[in-house]
Amino acid sequence: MSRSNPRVLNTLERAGGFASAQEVYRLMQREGQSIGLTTVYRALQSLVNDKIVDILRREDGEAIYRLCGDSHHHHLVCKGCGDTIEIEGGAVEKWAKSLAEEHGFRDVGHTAEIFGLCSKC
Amino acid sequence: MSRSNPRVLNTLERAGGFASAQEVYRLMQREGQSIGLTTVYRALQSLVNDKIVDILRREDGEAIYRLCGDSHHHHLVCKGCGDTIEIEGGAVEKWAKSLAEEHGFRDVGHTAEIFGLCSKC
DNA sequence: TTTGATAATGATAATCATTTTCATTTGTGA
DNA sequence: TCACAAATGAAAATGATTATCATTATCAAA
Repeated sequence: MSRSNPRVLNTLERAGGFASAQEVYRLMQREGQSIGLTTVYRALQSLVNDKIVDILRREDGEAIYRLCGDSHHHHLVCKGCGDTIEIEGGAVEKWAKSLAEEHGFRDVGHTAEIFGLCSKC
Repeated sequence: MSRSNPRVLNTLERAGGFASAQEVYRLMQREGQSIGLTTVYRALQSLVNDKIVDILRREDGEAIYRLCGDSHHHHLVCKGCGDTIEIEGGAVEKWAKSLAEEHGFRDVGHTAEIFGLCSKC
């Protein structure tokens, strides 16, 4: 029962591999594709199950879906102006991996974001 | 206009310094304290502004408030059974600090969570 | 003490993402 | 063609959060 609707996956790809369910839905609507919001949610959930996309959270709690295989990176976010800088997370990758192993976890992912005030704010 | 209601702060402390707004509210209700949900949200928001608490997100997107000054730690969460292990994040602290400095950020915080399947799941 | 301005409170309604329900449609094999 | 399971999507339900707005508490000045 793979509900990984290819049109949804395709839209997520074209959205830069990083979008919320609502955004994917609105984008497909705008393009004239006929699809229901429910199906978008189901397709994304299915893609998550199949480990084709990751799920993260925006600051306001909205879920955003990230295509796996996208170059994995983290964010440095300014609490003042909202500016976001993509950063590498080498140290974090190693940290997450070694700790997970240490506790016998498998199939491991992680999130890591840094926030503060940028020099302008 | 400090709305940092001391009863809310006190309740958050007694909840282990780590709870959602709804939980703080329910706890106060159960204890017979008379308070409105709105006030709980406002008080927590105010505490965030005053940098007395941090705000993070549960996996389901619900906001949880963490008392600053609590011994800072991270979580290793099992996606299967929800089990959570508190872990040290030395490597992450350094990573966050050095990257923030590098980009001229100040007043810096961070989140980092690891999730996977524990040995039982 | 009375008055008045201002801030705090909380019940209620509105918002918004997400999930559930359920009837309908589609695909597929017999 | 028929039957049946899977997929779809409209509409309603859910649940956290936020906005409204009338009421109440505070407190300084008259």
